[in-house]
Amino acid sequence: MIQTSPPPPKRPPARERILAASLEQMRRYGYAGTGIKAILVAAAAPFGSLYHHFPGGKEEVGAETIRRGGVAYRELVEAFYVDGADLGDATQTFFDEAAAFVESTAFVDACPIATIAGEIAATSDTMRQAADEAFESWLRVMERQFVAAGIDVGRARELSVELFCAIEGAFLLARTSHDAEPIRTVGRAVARSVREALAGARVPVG
Amino acid sequence: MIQTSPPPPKRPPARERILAASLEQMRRYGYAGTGIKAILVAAAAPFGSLYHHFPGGKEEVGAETIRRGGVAYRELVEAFYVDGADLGDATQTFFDEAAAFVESTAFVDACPIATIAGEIAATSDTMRQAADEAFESWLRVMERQFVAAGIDVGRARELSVELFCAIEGAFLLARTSHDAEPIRTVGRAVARSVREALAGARVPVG
DNA sequence: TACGAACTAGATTGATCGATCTACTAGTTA
DNA sequence: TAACTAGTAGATCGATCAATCTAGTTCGTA
Repeated sequence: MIQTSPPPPKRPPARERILAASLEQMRRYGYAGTGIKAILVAAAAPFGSLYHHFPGGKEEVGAETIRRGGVAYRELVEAFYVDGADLGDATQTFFDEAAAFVESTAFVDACPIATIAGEIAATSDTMRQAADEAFESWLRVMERQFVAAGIDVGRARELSVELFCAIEGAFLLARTSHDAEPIRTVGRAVARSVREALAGARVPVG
Repeated sequence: MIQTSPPPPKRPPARERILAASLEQMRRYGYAGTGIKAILVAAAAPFGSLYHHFPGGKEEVGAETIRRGGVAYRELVEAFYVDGADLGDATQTFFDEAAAFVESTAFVDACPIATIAGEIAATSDTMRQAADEAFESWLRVMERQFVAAGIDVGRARELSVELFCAIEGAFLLARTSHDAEPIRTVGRAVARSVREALAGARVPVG
């Protein structure tokens, strides 16, 4: 028997492993608090591979890490804000599950990229832009659903911004206070705002 | 003429200078991204002084830095939320002036301790607790004024949490997007919530 | 099969890191 | 004035840092 196709790889390629490890490290310890060596140890990858795949060095790894984390969270947001969903309930559920998640990680993990973003906002324009784009992509997901539900474009944007700011602020407070209640608190407030906006929209579709 | 009291010091003592420099450095570059040497250069202070005044080392400097930044911002919050102030207007003004401030620093500075707090939340319990206490002190300022205006204690707490989360989330978004509008957006939303809570409270005093 | 490109591997480099250390200065008190 | 304490000054230390480098392996193509 001749094996004509190679067996599936036992593990992801080094580049993927590096990014996954980088995200785990940087979300908790920040950009400057994460060393290249720690990433490589976690990724089981060599120094040469990192600089081969990311010739821009640590900053390039950081920017890709932000993009990767941003895409993952956008997909999470999309899982709550599905087409046709009750947006008030979706919002409530989103915050309640965020609270449960933060608790389940013993208040270590919350937003995958906020810690990095806050840290590099003043020092790396490459990474700042990656974070800006990631956040914007989340806002767009929510905004699109609000508009589809009949809320006017301006109000949809405002709601999305309010929701984003609420969750990010609550993550910070939950992580420092070791209490997930602030996330639930702002979740109720935002869900109420969403429901009010929907009621004011008077959706003409059934 | 005998001078019986010493002349006022030309500059603050080293300990003060170190903390002031530390706050400036850490608020922008984060804890791990700020080196001891950079603090000392900015403070015009020697290595020996730092470890003399802060035998716990960098972590102790970080914790004191958080406390110092926390007190300064609490005083700023108190300047807006004065006794007897119209709390809806105070809230609106607070956010609008926060937006103007962030703009005036070219989106470099926002909250003095959020960047540090997010970074060390998972790695230093000493500093996490300092941040927790700082944030709690801000919440208390707002909560006290809401209660004094007749809002029930539970709702006052919620409002304070909503306000805190809104401003912190908006700071993050403003710094990454280089746009202060999100601060104004959430300011309008929170001011509206405050006004609604006040209207619902039906303050019996004139 | 040979060659080139892509990728892996990990040692090495000069710089920076936080902390320790020795020595000195200044201020206070008996 | 001498002794002590508080504080300043900055060199030094071992460890870690990001990046470079050399060498080897793997893969794809002609």
